[in-house]
Amino acid sequence: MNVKGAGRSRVTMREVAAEAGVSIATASRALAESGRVNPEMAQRVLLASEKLGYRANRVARALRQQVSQVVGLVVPDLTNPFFPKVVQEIEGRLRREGLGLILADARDEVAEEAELVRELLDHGVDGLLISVCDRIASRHTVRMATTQVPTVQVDRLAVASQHFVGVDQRDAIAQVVQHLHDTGRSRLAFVGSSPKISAAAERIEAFRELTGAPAKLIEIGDFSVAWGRDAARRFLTHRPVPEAIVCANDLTAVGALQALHEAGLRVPEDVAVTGFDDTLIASISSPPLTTVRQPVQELGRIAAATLRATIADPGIAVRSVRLPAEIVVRGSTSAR
Amino acid sequence: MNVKGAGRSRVTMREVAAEAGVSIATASRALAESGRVNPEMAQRVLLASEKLGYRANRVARALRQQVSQVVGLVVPDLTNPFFPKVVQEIEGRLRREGLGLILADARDEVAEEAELVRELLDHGVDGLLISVCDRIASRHTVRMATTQVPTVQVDRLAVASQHFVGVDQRDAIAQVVQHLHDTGRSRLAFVGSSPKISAAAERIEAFRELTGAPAKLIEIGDFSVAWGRDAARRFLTHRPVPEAIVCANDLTAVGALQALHEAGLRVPEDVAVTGFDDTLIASISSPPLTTVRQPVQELGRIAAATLRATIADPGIAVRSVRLPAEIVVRGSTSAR
DNA sequence: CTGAAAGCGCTAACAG
DNA sequence: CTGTTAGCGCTTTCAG
Repeated sequence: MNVKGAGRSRVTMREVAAEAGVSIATASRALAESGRVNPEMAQRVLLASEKLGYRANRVARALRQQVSQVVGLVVPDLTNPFFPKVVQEIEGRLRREGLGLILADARDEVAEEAELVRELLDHGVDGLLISVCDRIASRHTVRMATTQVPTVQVDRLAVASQHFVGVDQRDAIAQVVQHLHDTGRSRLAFVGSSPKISAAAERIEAFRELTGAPAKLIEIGDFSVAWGRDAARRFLTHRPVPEAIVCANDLTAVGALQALHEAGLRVPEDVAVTGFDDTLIASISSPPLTTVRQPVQELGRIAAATLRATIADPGIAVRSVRLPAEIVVRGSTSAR
Repeated sequence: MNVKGAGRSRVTMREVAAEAGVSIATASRALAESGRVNPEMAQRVLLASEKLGYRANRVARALRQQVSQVVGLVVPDLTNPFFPKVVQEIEGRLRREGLGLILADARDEVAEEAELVRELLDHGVDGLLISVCDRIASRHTVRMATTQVPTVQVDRLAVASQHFVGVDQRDAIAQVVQHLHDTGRSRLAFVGSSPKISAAAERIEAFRELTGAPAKLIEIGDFSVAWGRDAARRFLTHRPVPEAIVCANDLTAVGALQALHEAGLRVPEDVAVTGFDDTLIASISSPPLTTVRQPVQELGRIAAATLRATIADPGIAVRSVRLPAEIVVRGSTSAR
């Protein structure tokens, strides 16, 4: 039916005004529901607008009002299963409040992260949510962002003096350690991940402080299954073998399960294992993993709310929120 | 250090021009590297621009040029592990070519999907990538989109007459069936998922045609572990028990493994199982799953390229691409 | 309450 | 090659 394929140009305010027989200004005011307009005329404009299928051009509005109604979200790696849930929550929340979201994935590269933030600023975002790659190296980027637009750090902290919404990692590890003690395990080992990431570093630090474990029982690597397997194998060379292996995420925990299985040790009878994140994998592995469920929805909700509040009033006091996580007990620590 | 917190207003072209001692137009031309400008002046402008830290306001540029350099991407559900990879690939590709990406998650709701598309159009996106919720119910939305901006359907098809980049599901299922035949299994059952999704429907249809399996051996539900378990249990009530259970994704396959385990049947000796998607879960389950690896990177790459091509020339012939998937053989079909 | 007009920052047409 | 000017579509003074 279309004469020339795609793209008949969109209906403009001018056309709506003409259709309604009023000036552009009046049409604009009517659609903005700003009050100061004769109800009858407002009605005419509304009808005309619907008849023509008018939709405001947000680019023009953004230029005029210096407000784009779009915010940026920078994540370190979307394929890390923790982030899609957070992103989904944030995206939904913001959209319900009329804010669009430009997503940027930094691929764990600090340099790329910095460039992404610059580009988002060029696009005129009204605010920025960022989960940084590196607690140290990303500081500069966060500072740059905060001088330009309201910015909220999510899950990972780089600059302590700016808005942050994350999880109480220390408390989470404390719950795990407590649970293991309660079930009679006292010699604990820890498989830690990338200390460049604040959340991971906090877990390591918390474990060290809470258990006073010796260096031999704390291995630090990355977030992969392979690393969990390697680290666990190393623990198994020590005597006595630890009674439980606490892991910084579910993947490393699965790796630990594999290593224990190979070595002919039973879980949880001989050695208990715990994960972190409560991904699908935790419920599927055998035995299913005791793990920590982070309050992903809350995280997204509060991050979005904090950003909105800061956009509304850039002068508000800096918020630093630590949400409680929750241990989920499954077969890897307690017999069925 | 900042006087008033955030937001000193950005450097504008006017200021760069003043600093360089040229007109705004010349400054603009110099920065656009459009040639027609005295090299010496161009140099002056460049210096001034760097000195002031000028960055073009893309909102203004978008309004003027009627081109936003931003495209929209609508996904049905970001927590489906298939999509983050595709999104990441698309985002990276587009960004390298200077295009930003607004992400929208439809939460599997057709109504929301339609609204998202409208909003993306309001934001002046230059093009749209969409993976639809429903092969039938989403048609209207895709048609609406295509009349306004270049649009490419990704992975899931709704309107056959428009651009589409997906996977050859039939060939994928054929590979699985062939592999099972080659390993001596002939009585096959299928755990299918949501026929509202074109990709899932194609898998079901392919299985039916390729095997001529009776209705009893084809169960259709959703994508969950629970559904895989239920469906497999049902198959186990039939005699003879199927020699292999082909599943529409890895999660349902894990459910099938659980059901078989419960029933005391060995995998792969008594019954073979296959998954689909090659998610992490497939390599972790025990036994690890034979599954199908979809060409996620290719998918993202070609989708992005197709969109770019259509934006550059809206008149190009409609592309409908089917990429080949690849079977990954693991322990669930072949003894170690 | 309504309309005319300015202008957000940029680029492109048009003179010079 | 350079500068002046118009204008993208919208909102918001400023007059009336």
